[in-house]
Amino acid sequence: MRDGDRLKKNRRSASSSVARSAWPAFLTAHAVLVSEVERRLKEAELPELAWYDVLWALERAPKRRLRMHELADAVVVSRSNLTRLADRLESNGLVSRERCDDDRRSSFAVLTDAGSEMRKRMWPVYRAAIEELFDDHLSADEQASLRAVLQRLLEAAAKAAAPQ
Amino acid sequence: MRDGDRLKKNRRSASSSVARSAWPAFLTAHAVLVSEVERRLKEAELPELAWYDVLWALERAPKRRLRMHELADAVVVSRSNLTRLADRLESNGLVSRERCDDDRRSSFAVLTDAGSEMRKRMWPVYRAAIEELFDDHLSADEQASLRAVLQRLLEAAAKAAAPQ
DNA sequence: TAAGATTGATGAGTCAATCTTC
DNA sequence: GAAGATTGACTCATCAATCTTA
Repeated sequence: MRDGDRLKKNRRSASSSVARSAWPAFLTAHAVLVSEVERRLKEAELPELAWYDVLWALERAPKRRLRMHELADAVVVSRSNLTRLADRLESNGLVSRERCDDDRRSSFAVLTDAGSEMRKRMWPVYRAAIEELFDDHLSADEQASLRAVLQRLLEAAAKAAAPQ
Repeated sequence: MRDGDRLKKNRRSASSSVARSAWPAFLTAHAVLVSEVERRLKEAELPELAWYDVLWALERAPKRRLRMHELADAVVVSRSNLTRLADRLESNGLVSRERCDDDRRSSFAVLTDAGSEMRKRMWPVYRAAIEELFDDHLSADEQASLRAVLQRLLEAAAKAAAPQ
């Protein structure tokens, strides 16, 4: 059997003081959904999700470029990891680097046309997966309240992580 | 909740955009929350979250043991990755392996006393993080409906991933 | 001295191939 | 042949140290 066949079950069943917490379900749902999305991208011979994130962040940015640390924040990835990720994207021609004139310590990651094309090729597959695995099972109300809840958690975490 | 929210009911994100989808927030929230949990475990000089998952799965299991493939399903990890993970746990004395008599292809991962101790040391730190980052920001109702939603997604994904 | 980014070394994850047992 | 688990080779992630510019 290949390792691709996996992540299909949920055996979590909380049993103590977090018995009513949605946290275990949150972790499991994320793992299962993301791995299924990744499976579909791979099946379509497309790059992984992290690449999409970077390409999309650059696409939205002014002049299709971001400083490396801005990009790292945008895609929620560590600095050194992003350097390596950008290396791979660059060697595949999807991103290029440019010097930053006002602050020469910094460098820009710039989306290339090929990068933009790749994102457009990935999107239908990614969108279909999101719809089929996520959106189709939630009402508009549920989407809205889920977003609100997640947003709240995100803001709280930002405070908790950087108190000073 | 505002009254306007009640008017837009039952609208599945029918044809179009994922503009209202909670999916991006779902990905970001997971990344931020998990990395903060990992940061706290590391700060307390404790093993990473994946270790906790394995130790806890074994703790709950009959005779504190599971076959490798059962364990892989329980913690939502690929087979070969679990072999490596179990290797590390074993070399740290937290888990041991035993032959399985009824099916000698299979092997058990068994929780050691040291493993049980380690889980007990991790739990207060982990629990505090879950509470502070997650539970404290959700009402009981929100926890319940969040769990229900995530559970639904999980079941749908199981079907989508294994259609036959 | 600190911020921005990168690198080298090392640890962890993944895929395909393998071994054993059913 | 197929299931259960592991291994080898490779890719990717992470940490501390480094280089450059502010």
